Amino acid sequence: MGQDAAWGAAPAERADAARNRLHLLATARQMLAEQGADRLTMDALAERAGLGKGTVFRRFGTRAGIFRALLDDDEQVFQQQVLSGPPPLGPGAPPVDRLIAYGWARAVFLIERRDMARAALDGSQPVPTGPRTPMSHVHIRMLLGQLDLGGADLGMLVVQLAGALDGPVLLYLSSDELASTPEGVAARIGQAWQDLVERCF
Amino acid sequence: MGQDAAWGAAPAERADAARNRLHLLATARQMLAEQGADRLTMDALAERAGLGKGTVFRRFGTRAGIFRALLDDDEQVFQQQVLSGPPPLGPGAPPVDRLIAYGWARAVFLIERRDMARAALDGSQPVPTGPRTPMSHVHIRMLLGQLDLGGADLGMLVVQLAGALDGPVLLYLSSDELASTPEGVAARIGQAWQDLVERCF
DNA sequence: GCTACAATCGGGGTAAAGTCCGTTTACGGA
DNA sequence: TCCGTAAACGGACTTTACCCCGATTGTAGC
Repeated sequence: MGQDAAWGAAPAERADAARNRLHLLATARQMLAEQGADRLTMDALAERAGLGKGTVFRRFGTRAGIFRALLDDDEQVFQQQVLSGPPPLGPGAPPVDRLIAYGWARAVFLIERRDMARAALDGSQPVPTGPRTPMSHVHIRMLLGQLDLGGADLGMLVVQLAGALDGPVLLYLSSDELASTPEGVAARIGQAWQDLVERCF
Repeated sequence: MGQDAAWGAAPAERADAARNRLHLLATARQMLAEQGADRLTMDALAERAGLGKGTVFRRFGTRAGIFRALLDDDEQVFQQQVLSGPPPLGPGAPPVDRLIAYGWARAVFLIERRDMARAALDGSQPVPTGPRTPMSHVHIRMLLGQLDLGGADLGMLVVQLAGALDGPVLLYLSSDELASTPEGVAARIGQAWQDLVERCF
């Protein structure tokens, strides 16, 4: 077997493509920090990275795709802490405690990256919507799997709980609310999540 | 007091403006049904409605704004059924039963309008984000208010539960999943919601 | 009915997203 | 090391959302 994970896996990214992808992500992150999400245009990104616009679009498909890639990147680091950090977030604590800790951590994570996360939304679906299950879902499902839920629809429950965690930041809370007291909002989300979970499980 | 609801209310919409707004909404709804959300462009809408492009933008501010207006419109009808229909959805049943019934109804409502609802999303915030609280939140809050929740953060709990209901359709489920078995998905969301609520309250 | 004002209308203009295709380049095999 | 191929590159091109401002029109007050 080669490095490909499974049959039908991606046919191995070419070296220059990988280099450019990394370079574009780094440039995008820099521009995001300097100027904010709404000022980040594809043309500007391409120019600042010293690459063609076509390259940017082939890599990320969509403007939202760039922010999604950035977010995925951060989520991977986050997931490391979740999987290998100390309890109760990491392994070793009872599932319910881990679920609660996960909610607190995710709230902080998302609020810190609220601009990125919102810019990653994309009402259209044609190509950009990846069939990849978010890591967040995988983790919640894993924890719920260790609980006794009767005959509940685990798959849908996972998605609903993820919605309870992400919905406030992604959909409902205004940017003003999020910006004026980020830590306060994160704490409220975490606490409300804890109340909800303790009440349910 | 005049027709204005409160101090600082909108200075009364001019008659022609109102007529055009209604006409644009009707035209948009028609185009949405005929060609789908992604083929609905502002130019086409303006032309088909026999109005100028500028008019369309002044009315709705944004492309997403049109879909938001359409959705608001439908939600108002829906809310009527919720407020004055027969129990358990309407008044007369215990709060928990009404909450469960509301989840089922909302799932059906949202799935039937999934394209509209997704197109109404808009990652940007500057102008389009209205400070108006969605009717959905108002209603959930009303029902939760009748329950004993200890010292829980009612406001955030409402938003989280709304996220649990809307998140699947708006954020996570792929368009393919939604399109292939809409009724099935609605039923799963409704059932999972019921399980969650029964477990919590 | 008439007038002054303010809001609406209209459509041309700008900028940014996304597409296309001819050119260039990495990389596996001989 | 060289070659053939498939993938990546680049930037001109098209489409579309959104802005602007002079022309037009509804409405309150007389």
